[in-house]
Amino acid sequence: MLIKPKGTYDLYGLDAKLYEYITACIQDFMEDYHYEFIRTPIFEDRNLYHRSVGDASDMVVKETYDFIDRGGRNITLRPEGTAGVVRALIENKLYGNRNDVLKYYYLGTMYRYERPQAGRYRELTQFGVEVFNSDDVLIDAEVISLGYNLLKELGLENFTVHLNSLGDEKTRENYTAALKKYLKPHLKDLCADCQTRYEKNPLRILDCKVDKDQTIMQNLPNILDYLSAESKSKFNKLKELLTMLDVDYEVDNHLVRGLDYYDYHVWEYISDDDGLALGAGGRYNTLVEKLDGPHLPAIGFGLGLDRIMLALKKILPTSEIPQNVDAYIMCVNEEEKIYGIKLAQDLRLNHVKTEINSNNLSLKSQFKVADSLNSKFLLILNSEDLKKGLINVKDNATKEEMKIDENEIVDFLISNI
RNA sequence: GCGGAGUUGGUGAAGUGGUUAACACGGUAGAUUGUGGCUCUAUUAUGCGUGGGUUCGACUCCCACACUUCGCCCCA
Repeated sequence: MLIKPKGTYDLYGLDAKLYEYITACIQDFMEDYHYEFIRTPIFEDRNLYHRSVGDASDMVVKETYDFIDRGGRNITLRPEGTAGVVRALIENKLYGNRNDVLKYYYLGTMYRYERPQAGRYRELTQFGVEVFNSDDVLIDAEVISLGYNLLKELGLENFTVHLNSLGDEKTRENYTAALKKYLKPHLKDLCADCQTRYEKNPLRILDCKVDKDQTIMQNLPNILDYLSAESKSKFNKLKELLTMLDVDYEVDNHLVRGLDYYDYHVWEYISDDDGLALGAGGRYNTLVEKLDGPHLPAIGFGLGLDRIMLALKKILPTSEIPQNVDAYIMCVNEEEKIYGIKLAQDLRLNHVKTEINSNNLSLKSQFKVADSLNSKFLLILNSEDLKKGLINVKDNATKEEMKIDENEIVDFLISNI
């Protein structure tokens, strides 16, 4: 038997309904915030990710789906959304009017070659927001609260925004140096992973789960002490704004992000139940330049839709989402069926949600199907009545039966559903 | 890439080295000769993740692989 590739999933039934609900909700929500939808390719030139996400990140080094196409091009299936949007911004010169603050959102699948777990797939679905051309802290507050409010709007309650500031490049250099200096004498007490991180990516030692309870870790230098006066005042302003916007946040000076391009404010939406990140983001004021664009400050975040679905399923009532139609057309012989399929089309084109027997079922079975669909009306076709231009209609709530003229059936149903 | 647990019909699942793989839900047909939802009856896995091996005989024991799941790494 053929089976789906590891780490992928099929969406159907209740899960598909949930997905439809989430995407519809997102579209409405983003319209109110006046963000534009942007769609970029699912595969891009491999270099895009090496230059944006960074060669130090495992995501690029060993988790991408890479292939060489028939024309010899080095292609990578996108592992995240930001790089593609930035590339599109630069290539299409969307920044043409330098006064515009550009606000985009995307929704689509990403690909990472990693070990699947619950809510974590090789083909994952992400929603994300990117805003360009404003370094105003008001935008930071808008973007962070947007994600917060969207998660609330979707029905999630138990999550918190974890917030930190990484400052500019200089700040991080200074801080990294201080961190290494502090840790050097304690190196042998850290876990094996952290000893590697010490050389490769020292900042990531901050969110190590193994060593976090050690006293060395409690007394680490605080990155917030290394911020410039300007960064510090921006961070304070941001916190004030978030409080005013009723965003439930907490400062977490151990929060660092795995992707190279982040600077200044970074944050994660963390589920209180399992500590999993539902989404995360940050400012990236230098990425556009690094990818050969103009100097354009930017900020954005991504939400993991798979994890959101998982969290939503836990809190949503487990009862089945009821199927329902307005009318079910019952027919047995050939003449009734042919009449039925035309009637079904007329009703459907008039927005009457209609289903029809199309499977040689006995009349008894058709009643069962109509019940399982919670059909409001049963249209029980029979050849004798059809000859007189009449349709036998049964109101499935009152069980009342009536004969309606075929010329009036559409109007009758429209006014009674 | 590393470690733990699992994989039996459409679904939830029980089970034993030896002829017909329990039970329940769901499906189909009939009792009800074109008006159902209750009840009753019949029927519903030539197969127990895939491929090897041990054995007279394996769904049951052994090995490998695949997939699922939990954790690590990493990340949303």
